[in-house]
Amino acid sequence: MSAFCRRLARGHPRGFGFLFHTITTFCPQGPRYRPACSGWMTWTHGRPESECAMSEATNAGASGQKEKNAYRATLNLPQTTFPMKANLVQNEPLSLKRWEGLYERVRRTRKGAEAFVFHDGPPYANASLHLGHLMNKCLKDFVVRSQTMMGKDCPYVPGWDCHGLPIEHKVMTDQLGGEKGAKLAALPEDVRKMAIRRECQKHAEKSQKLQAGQMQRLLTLADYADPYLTMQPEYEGATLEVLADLCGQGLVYRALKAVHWSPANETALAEAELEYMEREDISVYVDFEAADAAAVYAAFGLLDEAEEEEEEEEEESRDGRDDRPSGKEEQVDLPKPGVRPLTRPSFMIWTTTPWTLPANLAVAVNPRFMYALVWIDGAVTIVAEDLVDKVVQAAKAEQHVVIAKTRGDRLLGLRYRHPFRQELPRFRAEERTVSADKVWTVVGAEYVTLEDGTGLVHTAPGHGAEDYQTGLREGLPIYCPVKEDGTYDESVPEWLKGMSVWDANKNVTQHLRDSGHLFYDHTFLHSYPHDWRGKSPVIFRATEQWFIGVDRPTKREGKSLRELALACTAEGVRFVPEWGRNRMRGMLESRPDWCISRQRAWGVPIPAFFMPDGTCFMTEASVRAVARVVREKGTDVWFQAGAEELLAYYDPSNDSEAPSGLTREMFGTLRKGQDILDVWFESGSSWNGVIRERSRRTGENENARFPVELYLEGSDQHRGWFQSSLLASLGATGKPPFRTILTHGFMVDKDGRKMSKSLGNTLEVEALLKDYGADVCRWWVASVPFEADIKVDKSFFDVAGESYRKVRNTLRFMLSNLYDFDPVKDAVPMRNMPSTSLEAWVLGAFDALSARVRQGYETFDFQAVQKGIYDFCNDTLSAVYLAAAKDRLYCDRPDSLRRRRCQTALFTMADGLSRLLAPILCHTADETYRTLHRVDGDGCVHVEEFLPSSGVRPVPEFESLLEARVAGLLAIERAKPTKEKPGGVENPLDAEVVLPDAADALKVFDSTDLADLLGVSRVSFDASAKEARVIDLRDQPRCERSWKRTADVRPRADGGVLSDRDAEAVGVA
RNA sequence: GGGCCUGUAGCUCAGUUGGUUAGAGCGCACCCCUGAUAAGGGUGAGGUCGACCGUUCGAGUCGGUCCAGGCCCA
Repeated sequence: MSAFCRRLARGHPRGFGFLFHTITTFCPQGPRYRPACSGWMTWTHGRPESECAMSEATNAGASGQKEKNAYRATLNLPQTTFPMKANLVQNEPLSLKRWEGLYERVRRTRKGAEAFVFHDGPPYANASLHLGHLMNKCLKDFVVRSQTMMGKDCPYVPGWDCHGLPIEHKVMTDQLGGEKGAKLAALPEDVRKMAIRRECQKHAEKSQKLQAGQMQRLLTLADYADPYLTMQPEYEGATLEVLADLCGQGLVYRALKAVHWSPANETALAEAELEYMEREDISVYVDFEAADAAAVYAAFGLLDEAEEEEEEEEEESRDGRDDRPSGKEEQVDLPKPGVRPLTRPSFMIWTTTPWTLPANLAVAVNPRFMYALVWIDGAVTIVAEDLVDKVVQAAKAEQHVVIAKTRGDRLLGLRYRHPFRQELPRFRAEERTVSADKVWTVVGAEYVTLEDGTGLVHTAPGHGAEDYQTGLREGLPIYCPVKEDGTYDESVPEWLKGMSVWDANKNVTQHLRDSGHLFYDHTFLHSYPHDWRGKSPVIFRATEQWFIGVDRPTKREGKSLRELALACTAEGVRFVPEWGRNRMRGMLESRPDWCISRQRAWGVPIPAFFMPDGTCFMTEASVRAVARVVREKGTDVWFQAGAEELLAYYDPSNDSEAPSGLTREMFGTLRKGQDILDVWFESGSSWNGVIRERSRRTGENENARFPVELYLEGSDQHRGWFQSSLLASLGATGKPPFRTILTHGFMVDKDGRKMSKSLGNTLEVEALLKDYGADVCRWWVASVPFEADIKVDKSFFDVAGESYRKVRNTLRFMLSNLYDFDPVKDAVPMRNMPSTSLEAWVLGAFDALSARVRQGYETFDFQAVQKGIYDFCNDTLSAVYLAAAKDRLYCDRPDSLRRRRCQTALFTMADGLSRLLAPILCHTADETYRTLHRVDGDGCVHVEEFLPSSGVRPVPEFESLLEARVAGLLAIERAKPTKEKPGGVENPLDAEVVLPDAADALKVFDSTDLADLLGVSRVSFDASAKEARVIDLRDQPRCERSWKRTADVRPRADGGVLSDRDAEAVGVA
């Protein structure tokens, strides 16, 4: 069939009617193909083509072909039940059915073998699989299956991350919105949370089942009968035990952190729970007077008063040259540039939240920017140089003069006076006063930009995300004078106490105006975050959270998590690709303490308790005690039981860390904490909740399989799961949980852009499976360089499908020539393969391929595996060996040694290939294996191992032979007829090729083998020739059976014209 | 803005420690076969290696800057 027809046929996998019509109408090769085309309509899979009545008729009916087919019945033509068309979409589910219990069966077969423990990172149990999952799950399956094929015992438990905000968010939106939500809000806290948790659990279960089904449809092998879910009671218990270990190491502490806070609902909110809406606010430009005017002027390089006088004299002499604002009448004395004014300078800040000014503790500048000391309508203030005009215009100031300039770093450390607080507030202990000296000074911050404001940023660490970071860095208190309901506490000036922050905006502004600190104000509309539920505006507010300190020394090693993590990622842990090491270490170096508190319902509670006096405790022993209850009842118990029940296994008298005076009798007076654990802590504890847990379950030492060999996830997990797992494990055990980290890149579209629903460039995994089948999808995954970004497009799956078909057809051809081969009776021992035979060559090539493929699997280089196997099938087999083998397979006497040798090679390679392919093309490999071994029962390639080497060693002269083949093929091509040179040899079987062989290297080979490699009738040598040449044999008799024009072709007793070999094969003299 | 990564034929990718005219497959063009046939085989065209500087006798490969894209942060 022409390439044109092929293209049409493959472009329309489900369009037979269309295809038939198209080909009969447009096929450029015309009517010759029509009968065959109509034959397709009654095509039955698995039926050997030679039995197809329609094609027989076609051949017999064609003129001049009668004699050709006279001996057809005497040939050993291929036969197989292995269909050319895979029908993966229909047939893969049948394989799945056959493979029921396969995971357990494989584990039983490998019992006692060396283990390869690979740990699954849990995908989030939400929605159906996307392309990232496809990649990730296929790669993981390649690992599991290839390690298994290499004889290892590879336990692999699939997992799901079930808790967390996205599910809770979805449930709150879909199920618990509207009236239900309103009712919910009225319920007592624990009851409300339980109602939410039930819905979340249902959603997680549903999603997990959906995804598990899709993963199995992807033909992945795992313990799907017994997966791990982070919401299982024993997993939750194991998570809390890790927390207990960290408490025991002294790494867990409580501190303030600025978070989004909804005063209306008195709750913290995550980014996903914010909705940005228009809101009118007051924008204020405020002057903060410098505490030390001289220091400020010095920073601008302005001389002190003593020097100033001298300076002034000089000034007068060059008075006329001064730059002054033109076109204005000089009613006031304008200051002179370079001259130190007499007034006290200010730092001008800008804010749209005047209510945060009472909590102001610093002013941030960018050390790299230039700042101007500017006189504006009588006042002297400091503003970023590039923003002077903007500020002046905004305030509609009449006159201004830039007196001097300096770089931001010169301003650092300068002090200022708070506009309405004379004394420092009394900071509470938890506000972490590190150094009150820094309060009300100028600090540096890179995030300060020149987009809005003045280039000097009002900083209130208790009321802003960046402010908070600055506060931590500078050692400022995280001061938050705003209570849960959004009103000020007692620490603020009298006139603000108890006032709502929303009212404070106006009041603070007025107060500033009255005291002369307000440079300018105006109301404006802006996009402002609101609580997604109540649509009420939110604020930033420092609240108490639990942290894991990355710089606190562990009790065990006396080293911090950061030190331990940097040490083990420097050496010990293997990174594939290697740059992952660098990336992860960079992140470890700069990461802040780990905030593990979340103010949500759907998760594992942080088992902290409050004493009647409001102090809070959580010790190793108390957490472990709660973990024990959680193992029995799940974390729901936290919301359903009281402290007595939760602490049933806790004895404060045996706990040196217990708060003083706490006794069991007091448990009834304890209040439960409200926070839940960050989900990253849960998944980061999976090495305990799964690996060690399952060892404990079977009575093994809990560290029998810990640390595990491999973690394999997308490169985003360098900050995510890899890191959370590493920190949790180092804290709890002092050891990293993995020996190797393997990462893959992200899926991007064919132009390299990220995939997103909004861009509309996503592909549905479900649809790909339906259109191409899992084996083609897996074949594609194996073909990509996964360490970088991976381009995906539907058309790539068409290409993968094409190359899949090539491999399939190659396998099919081998199988179809083994219909009369019984390996037990007919196989030729490998030691009997002559080292100059084509079989020795191909078996040697196959051994080399096997070695390369095994190495590819060992180093997770699946691309090399896929490419190696494909090239072997396409080139070594299809184009070279199989093309050459056809003559002996079809025409030799069925039980001739040469044919059996060839079949032995085919059998060995088909068997070997089915195993090498098994980790990737699991359906097709098993289909091949079962056909080859004529399996009726439960024989399955997936319980087998890779084959050992055949050990056959071809002679080194094969190198020359293959070079000669290339030269010969070129000569044949050149000998073909052209417009300029008609009469050339069209059909290679009408040719003899004369090969130059000065070195006599080719003499060791049988010339028939050479002829078969070139597809010609004869090959001869000419030691003196420089180039290969072709001799036209069309005047020589042609064997009616093999169509070869060899020298021994002559009339035979039966009236036919045959070569010796063919005569012998049909038994005539 | 910062850290890490990517950029080689129309497409998907190889390219080892810097060293001859930069390779493969697909696709494309042309040809052969019709006994792998919804197959199979052969030949060929096609690249200023993202751009620009630099190091070197010599750079796809090493260094720098820039452009485009990705992940993670800010």
